[in-house]
Amino acid sequence: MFPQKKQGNIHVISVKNAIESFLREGKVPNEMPTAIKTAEYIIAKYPDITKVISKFEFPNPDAHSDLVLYLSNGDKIKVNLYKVTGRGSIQPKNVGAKSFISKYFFDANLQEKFNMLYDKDYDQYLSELFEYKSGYPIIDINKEELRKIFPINQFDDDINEIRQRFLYSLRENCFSLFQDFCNNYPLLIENGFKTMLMIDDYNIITRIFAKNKITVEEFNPKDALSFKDIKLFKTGNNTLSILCGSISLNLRFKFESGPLSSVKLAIGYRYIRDINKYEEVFHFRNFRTLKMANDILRHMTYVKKENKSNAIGKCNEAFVYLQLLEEFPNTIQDDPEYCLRLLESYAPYVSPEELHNLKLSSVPAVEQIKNIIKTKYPNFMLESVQLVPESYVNDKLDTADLQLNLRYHNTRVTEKLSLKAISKDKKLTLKNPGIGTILGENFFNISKLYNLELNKTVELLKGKFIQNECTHMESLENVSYVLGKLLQSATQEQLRHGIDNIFGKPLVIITVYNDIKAYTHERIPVTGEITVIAQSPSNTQTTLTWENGKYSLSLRVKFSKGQSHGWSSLKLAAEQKIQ
DNA sequence: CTCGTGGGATAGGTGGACAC
DNA sequence: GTGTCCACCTATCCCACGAG
Repeated sequence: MFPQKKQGNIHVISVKNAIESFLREGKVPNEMPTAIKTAEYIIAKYPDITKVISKFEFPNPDAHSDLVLYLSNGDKIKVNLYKVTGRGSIQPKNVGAKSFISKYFFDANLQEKFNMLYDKDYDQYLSELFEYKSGYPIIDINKEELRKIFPINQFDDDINEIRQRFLYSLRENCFSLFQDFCNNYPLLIENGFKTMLMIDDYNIITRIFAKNKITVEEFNPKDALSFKDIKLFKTGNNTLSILCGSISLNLRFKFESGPLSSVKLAIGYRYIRDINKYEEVFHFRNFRTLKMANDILRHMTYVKKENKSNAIGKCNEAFVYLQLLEEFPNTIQDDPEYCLRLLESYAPYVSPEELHNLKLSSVPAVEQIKNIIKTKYPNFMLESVQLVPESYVNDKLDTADLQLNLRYHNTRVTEKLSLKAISKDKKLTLKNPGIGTILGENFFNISKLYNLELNKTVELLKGKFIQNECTHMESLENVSYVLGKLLQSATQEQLRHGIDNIFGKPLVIITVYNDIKAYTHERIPVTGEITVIAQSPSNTQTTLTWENGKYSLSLRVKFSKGQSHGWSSLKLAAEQKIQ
């Protein structure tokens, strides 16, 4: 079997030879049947060829089209040749990740933006590889260094996970950049689209089937194009799709070969003869997801588990997602599998009646989502939805669970939502930061000295506790006292920063599943003077209030495990009353 | 009702040129 | 000499469908 590239090159030379001997000698040439059929096809279309040259007559063949036909009327026709087995689709181009935007979409600026994000993700990728191989973390390592220490040549299961995270993140970055790009420069999108699909060239696909059956066809998506409407959506883990008219261009991020090879994009396309049918495809897919979700729920058996709170959260995500599909049957699912996997893994740990309540509650939850979006963007269209896998998110403060990609007039916007489920109407836990991080840069960002003081207090108490010199409760109260004192000496800016980050970025939809109710909690920027009330409302809590007590947030110090475990690490419950 | 098969969708992989 | 980019094609999984 010939390696792929050689096979393509031989095809080009054979076709050229076949055309020449048809022209010169007027008889069937001594070439492969695929080349003869292809030559016949080309000559039938262009009977008056005077000369044909191939790309191998140039010093850099890859920069030229496979063949150039010279016609007797002086025209020059550029030809691209493809030979594939069976019905497979061709891959028109294959471009480098760090140059495709500037080269094909003519936006050097955007390329630079993308590359910055790329570099950040790539650093993360390399350090994850290093940690996997060595067992300990590293801050900064480049590819050469890593290659010297660990010449990693192949993907294995663990590296695949790291790779998927990386490629996923590239795709996400690309998607959000391209959303703005589509809004602002649709013409550039159009250009890139045309070059990538070679619509100004004469493209010939030769197919070879079983029993040496050969067909020849043209690839010319020109008629399918209409740039009046560009749709942007994601496919699977690492593909970005741009739909124009009835043809979609797929940009798939992938590695050249091994884990330390370069990253490129494989270009693909999908030709849709009937655009209405295309929507039906998504409609049908959504219908199937809903059906499969029901099947999963019907066939599973309840497994009692001590701590089901994680499972409840995941099931809530899945149900809200499914309810969205129910109400927006034409929307595009970026990943139809993820939601089903969530249900499969977590639904068994939730009791049947709680599951039932969660499901019923997804209706008011979606009602809330619709309301909040409607007030922001009247007449919106939900183009695609996505449940965000949490391990894939780089920004630890970005706790969005659900991403909605909307179309508002002719603008594409993304709204991120965080979904929370609680059994009864009560206090809501926003986050659970560790005691070691609460004063760090992710939250209040107070000086290292203060952080040290807090940690020292914790260490001291841990020692005392182990010596039986103080109780659980006393430890908590003590830490809370110190935390309160430290926060009281923080600046307003630091307090604001901390509260902002505890609230997080997105909108929160709170489902009170035992009451079949849902609330929207939109984050309002913190304004006015923030007051720190130490040891309130109890000795283990510190409360921050602002706007004369209209809003408040309390930080409760607690152990990460139960009392039966003795001393366990300390964390905070950042809690807020629901209004 | 089972089993093979064709097609769609996705993923994987290689050779060559060139810039640094 | 290595990384990057470009061109090109195969492999595999999944599923509907029809023959036996």
